[in-house]
Amino acid sequence: MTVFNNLIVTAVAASLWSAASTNNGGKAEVGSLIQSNGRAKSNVHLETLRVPRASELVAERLRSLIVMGKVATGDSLPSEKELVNQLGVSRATLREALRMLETEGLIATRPGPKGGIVVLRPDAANLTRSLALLLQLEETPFEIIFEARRLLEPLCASLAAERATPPEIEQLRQQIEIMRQSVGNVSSYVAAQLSFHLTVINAAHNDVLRLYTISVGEVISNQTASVGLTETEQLIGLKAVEGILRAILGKNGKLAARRTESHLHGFETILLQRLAVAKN
Amino acid sequence: MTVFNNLIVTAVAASLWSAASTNNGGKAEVGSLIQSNGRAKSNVHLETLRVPRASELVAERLRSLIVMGKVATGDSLPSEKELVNQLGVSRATLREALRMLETEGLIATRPGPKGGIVVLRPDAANLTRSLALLLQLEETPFEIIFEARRLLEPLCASLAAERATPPEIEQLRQQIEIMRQSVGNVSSYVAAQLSFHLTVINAAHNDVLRLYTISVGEVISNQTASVGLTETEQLIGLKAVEGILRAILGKNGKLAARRTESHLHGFETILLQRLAVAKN
DNA sequence: ATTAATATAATTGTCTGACAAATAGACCGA
DNA sequence: TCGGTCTATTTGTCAGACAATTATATTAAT
Repeated sequence: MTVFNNLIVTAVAASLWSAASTNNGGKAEVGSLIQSNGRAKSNVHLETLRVPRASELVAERLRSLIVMGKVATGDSLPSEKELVNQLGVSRATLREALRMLETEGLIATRPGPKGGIVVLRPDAANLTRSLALLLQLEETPFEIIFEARRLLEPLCASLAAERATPPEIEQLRQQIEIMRQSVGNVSSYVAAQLSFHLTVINAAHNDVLRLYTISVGEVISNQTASVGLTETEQLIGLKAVEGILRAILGKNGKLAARRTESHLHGFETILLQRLAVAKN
Repeated sequence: MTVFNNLIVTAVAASLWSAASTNNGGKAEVGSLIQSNGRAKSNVHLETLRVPRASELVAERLRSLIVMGKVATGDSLPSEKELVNQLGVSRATLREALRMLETEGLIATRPGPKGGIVVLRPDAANLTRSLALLLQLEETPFEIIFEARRLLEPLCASLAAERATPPEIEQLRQQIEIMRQSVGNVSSYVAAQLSFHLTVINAAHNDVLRLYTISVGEVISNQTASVGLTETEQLIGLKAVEGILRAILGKNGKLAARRTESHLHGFETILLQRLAVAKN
């Protein structure tokens, strides 16, 4: 298996993509080789030197410890006092580094004995935060976010139809069973339906797609207060997920995708209805 | 247009999704309403109280300033000294908050006069970092990441076929023209091709999809050193993007998607070849 | 007059030491 | 056994100082 080689992700990784993200309209910037003073320009091109802060170096060191698995999830890092001794930096510098790692979702800190700096396993929540921040700044309309989910989750369903393992299929069955028994109990029903969706997403067996689909889903549910569902709507939803499961069982990816898309569309319709009502 | 309501993204936003992300296998945890001591359990459910740090509150305040547009991108925030005065916290606390915002891509700091704390417009780079971190920890194989791009970018192409504006189409034409003229000059050719891809992604007019597609692309190109292309390969690539543009012009989304998928697949094949060679 | 060196001032970066706050556990008493 | 109190550990916050960086003004040299 080909996995990552460069283990450390630096914040300043200058890539072709990020460099070109500021789209200049496609005009090639070749540039003259002669400077204004007439002297021939040297060929060597040195990028501007970024002098790293001590706190950044500390963050890198600790991050690599975590990423390389030198400390396991749930374990504690040495206390601030020890880290200060070992690293030879001041506590202020160390703490700035800790705040960086914390925002990356890699650690959490708690005061008191048995507290300290514990290593976390970052999950989609960080992606969700980044995404939400970007969408807020762009003032992205809700419809666009919905559309993205309507495009992504069917992809997952389609892959799941090809790849779902027997245990996963059994899980899907159970979740539908719980939904069926929960009709009338909104919170329980919604929770089970959510589990169903997550299982489908997992069954696609593509981490990137999983993280993306979950994060866009989280953005949506963070923005839409929990919405009530009538019993009729619950029964419709139940039928829908049953159809999705049947398509997955039949290994019919296209059908699973189509049904997932339509299921999501139905849910969005309900949601927009409620929002419209709430506005008046 | 329905846009975001809750303007501030807090790090502890407890959502249905994030709560359920730790999949428990679908078993509903209804729980008994009677505690072991026999007393009736109250209905009110209070979440554990998170005592926020001063530095977190400071970060929130400054973040909201930026997100609500009180300070424009490129502007400077007050100096640390002033902020310390205005906010009534110590410099250490303030600086921890600044490191958090910096990690979120919202600000950058530089020493010296005319330096200070400048507001940035965060871009996909943050998403890219989060994603790369997660994929490293999961030890996600390269093939999965490629697959994700092969699924996402065709989606963009498909939407672009429906939505590309005349200026965008003109841009695509120009970028292809540059590619044609650059055959033989690898770096120039690759840059133009990249611009083409980015324009297609933009032309999909879906921010979420754009951010996702760009970030997965960045993850890939960060991991694969720039790869040389023979002249033959460049000509094949040229044909491919011409085909994509024709499909977009014909507003044939399915065709545009299929051709994009095949184009990416071809590129991956070359890339894997080079990697295999480099290994020996 | 132009250029190069130097001083100056503003801002962030780092260090030190101290104290406050939170918290787990031990100890003690009713 | 149940509370309360004390104690020790760890993070959270503060205050003040100095170092490093850098734009600008000043001065000196050619």
